Amino acid sequence: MLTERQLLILQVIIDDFILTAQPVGSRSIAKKDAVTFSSATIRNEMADLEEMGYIEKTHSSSGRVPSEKGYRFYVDHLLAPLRLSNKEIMTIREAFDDKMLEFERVVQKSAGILSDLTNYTSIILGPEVFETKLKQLQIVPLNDQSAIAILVTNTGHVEHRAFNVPVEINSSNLEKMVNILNSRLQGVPLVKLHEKLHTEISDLLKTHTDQHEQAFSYLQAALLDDHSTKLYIGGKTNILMQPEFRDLDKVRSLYATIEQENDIADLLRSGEEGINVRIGQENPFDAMQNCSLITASYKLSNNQIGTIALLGPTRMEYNRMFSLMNVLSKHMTETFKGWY
Amino acid sequence: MLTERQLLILQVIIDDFILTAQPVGSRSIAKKDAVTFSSATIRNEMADLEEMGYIEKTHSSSGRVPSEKGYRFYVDHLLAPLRLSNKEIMTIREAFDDKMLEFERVVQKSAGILSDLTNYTSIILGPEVFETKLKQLQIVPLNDQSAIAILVTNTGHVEHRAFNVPVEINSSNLEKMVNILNSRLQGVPLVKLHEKLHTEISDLLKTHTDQHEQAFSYLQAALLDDHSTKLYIGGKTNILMQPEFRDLDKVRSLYATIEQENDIADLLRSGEEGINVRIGQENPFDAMQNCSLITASYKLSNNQIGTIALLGPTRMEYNRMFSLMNVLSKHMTETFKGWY
DNA sequence: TTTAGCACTCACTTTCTTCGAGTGCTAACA
DNA sequence: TGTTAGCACTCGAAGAAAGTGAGTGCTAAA
Repeated sequence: MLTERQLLILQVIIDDFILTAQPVGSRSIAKKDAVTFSSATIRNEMADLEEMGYIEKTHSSSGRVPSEKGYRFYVDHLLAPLRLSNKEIMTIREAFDDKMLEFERVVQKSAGILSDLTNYTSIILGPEVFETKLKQLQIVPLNDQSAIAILVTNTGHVEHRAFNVPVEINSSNLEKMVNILNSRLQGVPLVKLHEKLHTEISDLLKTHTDQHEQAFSYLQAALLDDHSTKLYIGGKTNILMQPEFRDLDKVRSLYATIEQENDIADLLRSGEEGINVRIGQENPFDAMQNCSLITASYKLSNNQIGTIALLGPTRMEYNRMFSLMNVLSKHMTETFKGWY
Repeated sequence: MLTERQLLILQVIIDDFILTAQPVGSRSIAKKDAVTFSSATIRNEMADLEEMGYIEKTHSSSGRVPSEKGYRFYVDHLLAPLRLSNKEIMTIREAFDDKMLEFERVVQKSAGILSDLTNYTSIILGPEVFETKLKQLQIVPLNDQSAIAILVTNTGHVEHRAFNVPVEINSSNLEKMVNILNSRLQGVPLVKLHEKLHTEISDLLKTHTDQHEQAFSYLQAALLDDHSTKLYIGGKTNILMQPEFRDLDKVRSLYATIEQENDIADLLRSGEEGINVRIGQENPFDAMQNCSLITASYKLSNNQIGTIALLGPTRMEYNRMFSLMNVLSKHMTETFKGWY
């Protein structure tokens, strides 16, 4: 168990290191007002803290640097919740002031705010799709050969896809088809669209339209694209600002990792409700060994859960980040409340 | 005027430097098969070429490096059109094989290909919007309070915007409105929508629907967003691969420049039809002083013109780039042919 | 238990050296 | 007259040597 004094010293070391990115020496700790004992005492305590694994030296005569265990302890026990500055609060409030009614917009904007306020990289994961249901299908003919299929979901999400209309299909046939599809598919979850199309609708279409084969396959191609959950990333280039990423190779491999959207999405999904932190090695990817990932969940009205995340070096301003993400996720949840 | 031999030497220097990014010395030039004279002769010729401003030294005893004037001359007079490799040709062809029918898709994909094949950053500018006309409006009610307005243009572009439906407006009113709007606005250029709404439609709506004011302002907000031309950027992180961007500050300022989308769009627009190159100082932005920007135009069926561009260091593989962009812009033009 | 004092360590910086690729110039050669 | 061999010279890059200072651990005294 750590003594009061050790806690204090650990706190000072981590706070200082987060601020300066420089190893912290005993003398500079002794200078703090809150610290009443001498540098020699601090050295002794630091030796103990190091033995317990909370801090490390970069070389034998260097100051101390928090270890991952140290950060973990800091996050779990030492975090003093920080009051956000007025400016920060205002920025967020203003952003949510102009009533946004589309999920994408809200999320885009949130990602932007988050990365701007933090100088880290923000990643936002939309909610799972399986609850999303088809609201309406529309087909807008552009000309003789092509038309646009538009799909609207109950969440207000719009997808569209242009497709070729084979000459054999006339517009009345097309209209019929859309009517049938709408009457039968409204309310069907997107993920089940494919199945449903195959089992039920196929027959129905056959009886009502000529050239069902063609029409069917074209529509299918147009509508069954991928409805996979999207990742919204903001401030990708903020990574370059961090001194721990002076090394271009590291930047490159981190970028490569981030570009594996599916893996990242899985990672974000794997957090529990509320705020989570993954520090260094706790992250599954090699390129993220020097990074921390903070995730927070937000809720949609149907109790589905999405995730916002911040990616930065392990030396992160955890307390400010916690407050920010808390406020932001609350704003998001609030915004989405009663939407569908 | 340059002699044959000087041309050869200049060519070798630039080709070599483009390949290796290292200053080129007289000995390494003398080793080339095409070069039959000694390094001393080459040194004399190089002194002349330097005097004329085509090449430079990085320091008093270094090999030579092409100057911007050198690159300009190279691009204007020495460029041997390169046959693309089969792999490159196949990559492009395959990408365009699966019939894409949406502008965005084609452009996205093109930007992706271009940056992947080149390791530079690709930027694609859509065509001007003033020819784009409204094809159809649709309103899909989501629930009592909100609905989605969908706007389809003759180019197959789809925009949508959710908006609040005030309780006073019932769905039959909404429907009426949409009908009126559609009948009067079809074929109207997007840029004139605003004006038209004000002058003609406003009155019409008044006579046909109650609560016209409300409805009107809501729809307006929903539909008249910004239809500005979008920029599609691919391979932004490729910049990090180039040895001339080892310096993070340069990268940062270049990124900052690229993020000024309007400026970049203007820059792309300013090129003439066909392929253009801007080398170093020929670019208007400070951060692009060490960069070259190659632009090429593609055509839409209505003879509107869009631009694809490649951003890289002045030490660019110009000949390969020219061939690639030629092929790509042709593919794009071909794809768009007869679309609307 | 705390602290002053001191020897020691080691990254960083600066200075100096060495090395070699490359130059320009000169003189001889075809 | 144009070309080339030869040679002294330049200068960056890489490495070695020396100095600096922030930091440590240990010891002994308060």
